[in-house]
Amino acid sequence: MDRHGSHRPHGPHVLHVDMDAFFVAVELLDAPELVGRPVVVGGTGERGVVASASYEARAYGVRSAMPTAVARRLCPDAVFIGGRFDRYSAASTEVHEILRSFTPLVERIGLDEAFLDVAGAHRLFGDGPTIAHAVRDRIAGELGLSCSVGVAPRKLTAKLASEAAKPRPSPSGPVPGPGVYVVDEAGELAFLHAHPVEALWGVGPATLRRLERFGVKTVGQLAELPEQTLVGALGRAAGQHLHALAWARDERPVTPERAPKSVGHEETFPRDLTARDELEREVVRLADAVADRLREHAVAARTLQLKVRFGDFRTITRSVTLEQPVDAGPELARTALELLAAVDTGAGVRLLGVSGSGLVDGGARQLRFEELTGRWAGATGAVDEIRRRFGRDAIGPARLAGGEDRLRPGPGGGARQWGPLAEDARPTDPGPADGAR
DNA sequence: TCTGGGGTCCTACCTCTT
DNA sequence: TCTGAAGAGGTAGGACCC
Repeated sequence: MDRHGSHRPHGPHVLHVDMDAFFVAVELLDAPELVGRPVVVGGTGERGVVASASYEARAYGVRSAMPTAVARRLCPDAVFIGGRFDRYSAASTEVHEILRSFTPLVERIGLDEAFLDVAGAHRLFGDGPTIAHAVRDRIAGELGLSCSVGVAPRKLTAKLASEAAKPRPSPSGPVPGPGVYVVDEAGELAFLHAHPVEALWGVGPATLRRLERFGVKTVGQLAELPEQTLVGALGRAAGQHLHALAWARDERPVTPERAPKSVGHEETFPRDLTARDELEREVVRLADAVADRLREHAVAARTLQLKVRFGDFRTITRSVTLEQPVDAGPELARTALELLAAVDTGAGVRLLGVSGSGLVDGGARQLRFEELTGRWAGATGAVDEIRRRFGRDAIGPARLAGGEDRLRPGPGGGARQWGPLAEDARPTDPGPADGAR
């Protein structure tokens, strides 16, 4: 029996598998001549940001989420690649299959990370550290990709441990990390308390600023603060949550499958849009893409949200909850256009987003009058079938036909890249925009 | 430096109902 | 009939994650 009053297998049994510079690593599989060079994957337009950087590029200070323009300044010799979501997604699935061969308890976090609970796999594959090494070996041997694995008694520390296992950038080239880093129950608090407080899940720039007012810089210092002080500073949920994490109280289980709670698409434009018809066309396109994805998941949305980011980065959202959940493009578009109509867009719009939440099972959705009378009856099904056979861009709302955006790679389309295309790189004819490759 | 796109979760405020 | 409290649900915004 451990200090939480529950029976756990002997030794740490939660693994955090984190792929090393994943998107770049996948690109290097297809372009081995770039190995050893600074490579950056991300939006290549003027408003793009970095999604992944090779360790050679990181040595110049390039980091993910950094504006591409800054990355170019820091490392002008780097190779910039627009990114291929579908390719990374396929590679991620291959990684996932290997992980699932060790245990069904695999929780995916994005494309390049996963938690594994191997408590039940000890008899077949050995203890946590043994499985961690086996996972690394198989991913490297079968896929040619490298990952770092943290092994610890719970998710919180397993994630920090995988960070400690990672390679480090240096001016003379990447310095290999241990690859596998193990934290056992006895050493867990000391390991945790030595970390900077922003290493905790849930501490971003805003929370960090508040904590610094209390002179808190490390998790150990955070743990010394009374819980009530934290609740006063951060609110009840965040305060209690962080206090628990600082004492390694993290009982979140590894959860293999979670149903999506919202589905959305948003897009930053290469230049701010002011023309009303342009904005309306973009909203229709985004709504159509969201509808597509809702039907893919066999769900319908009760609440629709429109997001508008203006040229000065001020961001507003407008939402409406409908009596009946929707999953058809025309209905989503109509509702989103109504929300847009109430927004003053005179200042210029940098980004538009459409999302649906309050998701209900699509089969449980009540048929609307229009569907019963045949207006959309069969239409969405036919659209889905055409797109399944000929691709997403094979058919779209009539409103989009004839415009400059006709048949441009849409959200969720195979050629999606990070961030807006450069203004002069916007495709005017069918075919994928393949970034900087 | 100037900020993508996919999400989740939380908080504050408002309205409506009991 | 009026009023306040409490709870539920909707709306908007913010913080955070990969």
